[in-house]
Amino acid sequence: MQTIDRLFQAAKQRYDASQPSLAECYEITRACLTKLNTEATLRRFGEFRGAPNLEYWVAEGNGNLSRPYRPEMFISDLAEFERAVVSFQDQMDDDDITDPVTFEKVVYTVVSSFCLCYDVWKPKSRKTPGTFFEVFIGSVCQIRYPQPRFQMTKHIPIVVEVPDADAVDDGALQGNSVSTDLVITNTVTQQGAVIPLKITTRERIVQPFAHQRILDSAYPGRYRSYLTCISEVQRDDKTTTVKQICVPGTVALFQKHLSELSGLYYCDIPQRYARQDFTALIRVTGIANLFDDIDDWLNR
DNA sequence: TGCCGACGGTAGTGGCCTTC
DNA sequence: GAAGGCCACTACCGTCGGCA
Repeated sequence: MQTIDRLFQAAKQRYDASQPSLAECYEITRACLTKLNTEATLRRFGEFRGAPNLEYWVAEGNGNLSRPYRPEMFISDLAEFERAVVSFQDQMDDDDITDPVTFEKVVYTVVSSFCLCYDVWKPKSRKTPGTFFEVFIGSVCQIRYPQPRFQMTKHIPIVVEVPDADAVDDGALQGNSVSTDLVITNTVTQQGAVIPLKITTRERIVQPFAHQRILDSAYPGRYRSYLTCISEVQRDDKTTTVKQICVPGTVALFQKHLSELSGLYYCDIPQRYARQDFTALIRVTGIANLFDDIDDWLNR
């Protein structure tokens, strides 16, 4: 894991310095796949009982079991991964996602292979996989939304009028900020796309809605949120099945009464969120559609 | 000025409880 | 039994203050 850790730190450093680190992310994935293929067992775990049933696999090694993953979306073969990356890059370069299946497979594989390695060999490191997801998608966005027309940040300053201006030294304004994962701002129109990036939302689903509510209040009509996740699954070791942890009722309430998100974007879309009664309230689609939707909003 | 530890906020996950 | 929600736990990360 030392090599993977070192590569990850280098990728994060580049990303924090506003430099895309896609090549570094691919390199990390190659290292992860090699380690998983040689030092772990990739095997069937169980099914999610839905309509249809979905098969999930896990990585087993070092006395640990990884989170469940969808084998048909995960490219474990290195040569196949290299071919998929070429297709992914071509679609990125052309600004045209013509093969969404391969596009989403690459995203799923890059993020999941890193997650599986951490689950097996560094299970106590909870936050790192989420940070890697952010670095990868952030790097994609840095290429797709280049400066100076677009600006990428992680915070949106909220400037509030202070009722008693005399109580403040400069006598004017006091600031705070909304801390998000990724914000892309069109520097001409000042419109912004907020992209909360989560491997899974669980009970933190309220966060993007709360952020959008604050932004609607502070800057009406200026920001839209695009919640982007990998999946919503949890192992059930007792029954060796996989559960999709969904909260459709809560999301519906938030969407109706708290604030409106522009969409939920998944690699592995939870079946409950794909149902017509739910998608009538909020757009739920694959990650491949994320960029076109943001393009429409940012007038790219 | 730079190092280092404390601290708080945030993120991810398993397990358990309640409700239907 | 499934869905939905809460809790506990661990770790990362940025900030701040103390200290040399």
